[in-house]
Amino acid sequence: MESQELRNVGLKVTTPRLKILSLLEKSTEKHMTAETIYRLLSTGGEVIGLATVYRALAQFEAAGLITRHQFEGGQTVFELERGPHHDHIVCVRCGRVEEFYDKIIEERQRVISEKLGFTLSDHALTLYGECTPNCPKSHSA
Amino acid sequence: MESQELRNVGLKVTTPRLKILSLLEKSTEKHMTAETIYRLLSTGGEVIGLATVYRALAQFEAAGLITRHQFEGGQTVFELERGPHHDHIVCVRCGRVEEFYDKIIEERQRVISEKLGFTLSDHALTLYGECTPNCPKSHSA
DNA sequence: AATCAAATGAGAATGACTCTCATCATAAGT
DNA sequence: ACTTATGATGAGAGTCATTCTCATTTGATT
Repeated sequence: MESQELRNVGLKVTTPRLKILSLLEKSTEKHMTAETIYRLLSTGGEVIGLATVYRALAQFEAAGLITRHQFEGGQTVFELERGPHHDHIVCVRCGRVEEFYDKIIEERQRVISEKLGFTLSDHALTLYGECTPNCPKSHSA
Repeated sequence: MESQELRNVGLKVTTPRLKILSLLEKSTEKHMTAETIYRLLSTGGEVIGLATVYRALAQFEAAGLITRHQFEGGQTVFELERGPHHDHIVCVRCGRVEEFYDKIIEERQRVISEKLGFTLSDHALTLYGECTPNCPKSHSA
């Protein structure tokens, strides 16, 4: 039950929050914009405000339930925090997103921030490229 | 003379473009938002439109004269392309930006994208943290 | 069931950026 | 240098994502 997840992080259990959380859990698409979530729920017959979606996502992020990614080109997507940390590679043509994790890079980041006197709290690494030579040009998340 | 730089990249030499370019070259602050550039020039008595600043920056970026960085929190900054490539570490409290370059990370990125079948065209790596335990809370670029 | 703080939806407001368009300046040709 | 046409400019309107405001509703606690 998603209710427990909400209680665990100190958030009141409400209908909109449950709807959003369960959509994120069920959806095949791992990375969704606030708009997309709003649209999917609305199309599904739910009555929900866009502001509520943004509010809930911000809270989920603060609680560590989801992660926010700001890719170039202005698209901001949210992703359920399931497994361990990972970074992304985004196709600049079709928008496809793949994930990867590299121990060596993670390690280097720690070393670098330490050397510069920073207390590392977060990082954003995104690679951009073309996924295949004949990649389908458009894509909607 | 900055005029030559503009001609080299096929851009017409105009007053606003020269002003922006020379501000970027003279300023001690390496990373500036479009707003900041606009404000600095306006305060300096120049008559320039904000739209012109955005247009020029986009053209400079396309021409490879400057680089655009989208840091978290929505701030987009521009930086003159001087030396070789580097990444950034940003203080989440005061906004201070330091630069670094790590051969190993760069290398790993190539390997990873190759393994995933992508043709790497760009990447964005930004670390976030606190620069010192007693960091001055605010900062304006 | 009663209470009250917190959450919600709707729409207004904001902020960053882009577009439109009438005017103006630069580079090319004379 | 002078003219011209092409491209650039400034001002303000427009757009898009996100946040705020506020009257109303809901959920947790009693």
